[in-house]
Amino acid sequence: MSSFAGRMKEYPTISLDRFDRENLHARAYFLSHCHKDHMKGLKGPLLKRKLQFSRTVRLYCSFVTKELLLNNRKYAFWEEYIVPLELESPTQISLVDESSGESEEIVVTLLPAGHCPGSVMFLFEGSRGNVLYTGDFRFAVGDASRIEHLHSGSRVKDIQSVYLDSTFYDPRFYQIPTREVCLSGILELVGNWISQSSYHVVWLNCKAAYGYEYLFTNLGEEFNTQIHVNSLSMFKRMPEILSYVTTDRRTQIHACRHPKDEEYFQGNRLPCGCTATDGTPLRIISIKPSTMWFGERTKKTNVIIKTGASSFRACFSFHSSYSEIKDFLSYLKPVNIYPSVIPIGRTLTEVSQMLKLMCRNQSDQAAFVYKPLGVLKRSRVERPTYDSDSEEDLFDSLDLAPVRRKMMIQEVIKATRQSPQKAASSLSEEEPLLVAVTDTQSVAHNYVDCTESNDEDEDNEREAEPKLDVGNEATKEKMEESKKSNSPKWEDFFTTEMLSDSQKSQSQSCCSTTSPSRMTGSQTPDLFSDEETPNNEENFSLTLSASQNTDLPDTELLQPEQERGDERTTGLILPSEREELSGSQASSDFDIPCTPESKVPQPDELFQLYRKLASGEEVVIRKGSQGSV
DNA sequence: GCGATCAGCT
DNA sequence: CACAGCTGATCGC
Repeated sequence: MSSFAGRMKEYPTISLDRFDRENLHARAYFLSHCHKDHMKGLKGPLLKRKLQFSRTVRLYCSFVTKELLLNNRKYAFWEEYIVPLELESPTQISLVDESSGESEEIVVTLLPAGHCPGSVMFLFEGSRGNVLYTGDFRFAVGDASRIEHLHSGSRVKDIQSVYLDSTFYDPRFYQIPTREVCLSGILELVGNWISQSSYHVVWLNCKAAYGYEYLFTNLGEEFNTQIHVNSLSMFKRMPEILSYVTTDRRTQIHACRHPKDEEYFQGNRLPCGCTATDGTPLRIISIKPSTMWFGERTKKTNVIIKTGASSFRACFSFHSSYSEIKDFLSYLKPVNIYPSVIPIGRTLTEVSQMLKLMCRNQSDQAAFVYKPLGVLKRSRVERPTYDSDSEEDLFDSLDLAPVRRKMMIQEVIKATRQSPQKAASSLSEEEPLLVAVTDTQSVAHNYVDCTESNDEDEDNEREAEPKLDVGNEATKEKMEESKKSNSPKWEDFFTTEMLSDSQKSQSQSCCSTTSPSRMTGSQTPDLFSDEETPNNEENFSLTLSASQNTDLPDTELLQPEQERGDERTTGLILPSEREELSGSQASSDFDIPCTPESKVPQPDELFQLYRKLASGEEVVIRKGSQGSV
């Protein structure tokens, strides 16, 4: 849970994710995502009154966060004070002191955070330096290198401070299986169950919070069905989610909730009370998404655990693991890192001390480390700028000349100052929305509503409109509506890492035309490639790359390579142990250089090399050997 | 009656 | 396997 007080040292006139106490006096508000622990004070009457007397104070967030926030009537009064911002579009904001008229300019960029729909990080660039507020986030290893706005040309931007989601910044949480691995396990479990008969149903025991939607979309896609949920209203303008959820109970996958749902399940009932028409009892299993973590040297990473006769836990995390956070920080090398969460059993002092090891001044002092097997392959072009000769090339590598960059920002500012609604509508016109109707009829006939419907709580966070419990027809209608209305862009919902491969390709094709693939309902998505089982060469590459740092950090081109903080504290990890790491932490982002006369290193050679490095011996570079600089 | 806070629960 | 949020009790205004 976030314990961030709401303000950053560098820019104390803005408040983020906290809206009470001193934050009442902020000149601008920022909401990273729509979870309650980041919304403290947001519905307060004091804040409401302040807004009524202010001409300049606004709340900035993503389009999706705005949509989710306004879906809850307690926050409806924000409507006229919210300014939704596009992802990855630098926007200049004037921070005005309304009593003195004094003003400060700041440029903010929203970066997708992979935590829940609409979740973003905020990158602030202004007179006090570049500051990154991460909100809550789940990044895989290597993700930071793929975010263009964290770069300036081929270099990583100079980040003064990171305000960090440190939920799992603790070696206990060394690794958490990746989204893909977790999803794969869940798909297998669900598939094995619901394929047995149409009476076999699954209840996804999800908590009352946003963040499971990508699970629903992937399950819906894989099994060509929709997931039963309590309400659709929050997704009414998000067709990419809407098409995979339904209020029609006649489906084999449920994520519905009820105050006594656990009790219901013990009595072999779904939270919605759905049963089979012919009286045949349903065969229900429950799957509870929970965070599972594994130690540094744990090989086994079972993502599904059976907890009862028909109960399972499935690995699922909204937050980055320790090693993912370390990868993120060692890439950015900020001057300061401030935790916004203290992991259970830790103190602020402990966490701050651990984070100091990841700060720039610490890593500058790190010892020399050899790089015998080449460098990380980055999706960003990572070569010195003097390699680029054409301007087009410069643009491709995002090495924007300052003037052009400024022009881009100006354009965005202009666009943003126009009505946000207009911005949204132009979006949905330019990019035809992806809409498809999945077929649940094949399983539908077996089910009938045998119980009265659940009473919906007046103040239920996720309801805001009359019930629409009429199944596919209603869904189709809503989807048609959403095509016409100003829907947020699909990119706002998920980062691409959260989408299945087929969704990725659709998202590309939908830029020019509506993809027909899901219309047919016949496509079998190729969800998982072999990426999770790297071959031996990749293992070697991973093994050694793990002890080197990222390539070419700014201003450090001629500095010695750095040693990773974890190895400084835990001792050097030998290749044989590294190989024990799960593929979940591996990546296909490694490249073995094509050096003439080179050969693939053998494990025993590597072992010897590491022993030498560990004992501080000099490593002699010989022709054909693996030692190199 | 409303809001803040905490314990307990999942 | 520890996140996010609900319910209910208590207290103060």
